[in-house]
Amino acid sequence: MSLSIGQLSAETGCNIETIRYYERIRLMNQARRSSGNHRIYGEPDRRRLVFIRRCRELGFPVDDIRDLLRLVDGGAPTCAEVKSVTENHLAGVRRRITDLRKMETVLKGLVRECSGETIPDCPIIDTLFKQSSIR
Amino acid sequence: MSLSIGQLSAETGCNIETIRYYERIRLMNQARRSSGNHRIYGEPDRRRLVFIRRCRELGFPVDDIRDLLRLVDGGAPTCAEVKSVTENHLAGVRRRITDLRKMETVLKGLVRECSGETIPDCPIIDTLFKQSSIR
DNA sequence: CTAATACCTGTAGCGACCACAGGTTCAAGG
DNA sequence: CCTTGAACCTGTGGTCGCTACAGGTATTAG
Repeated sequence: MSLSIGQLSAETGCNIETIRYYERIRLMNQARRSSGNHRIYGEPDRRRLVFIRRCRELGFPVDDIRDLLRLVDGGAPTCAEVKSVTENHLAGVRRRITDLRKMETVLKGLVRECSGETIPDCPIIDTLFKQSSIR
Repeated sequence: MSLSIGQLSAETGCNIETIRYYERIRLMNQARRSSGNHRIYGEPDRRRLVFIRRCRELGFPVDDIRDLLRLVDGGAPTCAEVKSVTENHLAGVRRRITDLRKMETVLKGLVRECSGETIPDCPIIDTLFKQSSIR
């Protein structure tokens, strides 16, 4: 039972151009081809693509996914490595949340100080002209 | 009292290449030039660059900054518009925080389920093979 | 006057795609 | 069997906000 790239796209929700892109950067294996050079996919390809999309949804960068796939492909004693990749990524996600929360706090403050009326000195603009201090 | 690009960079903490980039994309005005074609900056340029960097620290995209600068340059009745740009950006930041928190929750779950020992079926990998559901 | 440093322009790369253009193949209907 | 239109192919260029060269010119300190 085989799939065209369009069918694979429909089943996984992954853009066709993106599937070809994944092949180019070697996340997906080189697809089998029909006599007329169209890509043909099987169930293992579908599973692999779902895996990749799921990782991307969780924000794993492509290099991490490559590592994870290598471990998956390799088979055996990999659980600790998988966990470590995941933990590192989690730490990164937490850093980004922290950064964004700092931004949120400052922006909230700016909006609160500003009446929105047309007054000569806008407190938002005034504050933005003052040199940093976020970190 | 004028500054070379290197001095401006040192004073603002903004990379030299980035300053030239801002000029290219018209965030910064075309700089005055010395006889030997070196850029010369004045105090208004310094203030403008500080403003830009501050906005970037707060995550404003360049197009927003362009809007804000236009309002600043324009002068008068702009406070409501400034507030609206800021509020829109704040909403975007909050969306990103929400997304990242969802990721964090799932990743935390993955890490918790995995002992890190070398067992045949890694729970992280197993879960990643299952089709999404984040949204 | 020389040497070191600072500056100049222009181009290419990053990550993770998306969107063409211009050509080929496939599948269904007549 | 033939036509038509959809689906596919490759290759390239754009996105965003920088950063990093390469290869050349200007300035400045000694």
